[in-house]
Amino acid sequence: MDSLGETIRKLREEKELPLRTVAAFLDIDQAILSKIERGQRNASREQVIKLAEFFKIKETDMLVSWLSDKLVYEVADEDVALKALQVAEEKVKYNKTKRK
Amino acid sequence: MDSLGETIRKLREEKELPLRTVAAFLDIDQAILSKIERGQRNASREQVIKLAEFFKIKETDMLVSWLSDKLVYEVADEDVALKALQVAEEKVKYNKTKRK
DNA sequence: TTCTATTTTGAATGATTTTGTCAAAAATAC
DNA sequence: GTATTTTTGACAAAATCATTCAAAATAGAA
Repeated sequence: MDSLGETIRKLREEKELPLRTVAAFLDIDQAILSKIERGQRNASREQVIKLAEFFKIKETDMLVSWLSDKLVYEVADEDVALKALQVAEEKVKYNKTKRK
Repeated sequence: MDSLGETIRKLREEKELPLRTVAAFLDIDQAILSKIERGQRNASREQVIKLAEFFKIKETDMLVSWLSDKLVYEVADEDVALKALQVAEEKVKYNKTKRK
């Protein structure tokens, strides 16, 4: 149940790379990457895609991890978090059938 | 599968009230309420709570409707929308058990 | 149709949030 | 100890979001 940040930190440490190297590939300051890894900042969609490329992870897997993190953040400290997620699922399913 | 906006519009029209009346209760411009009802703007948490009070709807029900709308908006036009919602659910459940 | 009330729209403004840069401090490795 | 890496926070720029306001559009009544 890792967040995107935890995932990429593990990947980076496995390869024993400094923040600098990955940050350079993403074309961002290493401070930002540090914050992303530790969940203090959100990665952008483009950054997620580049991270998938860099670490050779399936792009959709990365995107799911990233999007779900954002959703968790959005419902954090709401009592109705779970219920809202379930209703949102229903709505998305419903919209899919509705859309011609 | 109504959005919050559709719900409160129906409630308001049932009672045959103008935007003005409800907007006054919420202490906002009627233009904003019009946009909220039509999904062009997001209501704030406080506005949702006042709406529940005004229409005598259970507050948590209103909050679920509102939060789930926001979630749907967040994942809109992502292919991985459903998957992300499901993973987010897992994460929320997991965090619940983890938190002492 | 005209008159009136209501609703919607969009431009302008302000506030808030996000995003990134930078340098110094802290931590870690050597 | 020094060197390297990581973290932190202050700051600025950019983007996003909320709100106000007035005019335009719509709907309903007479």
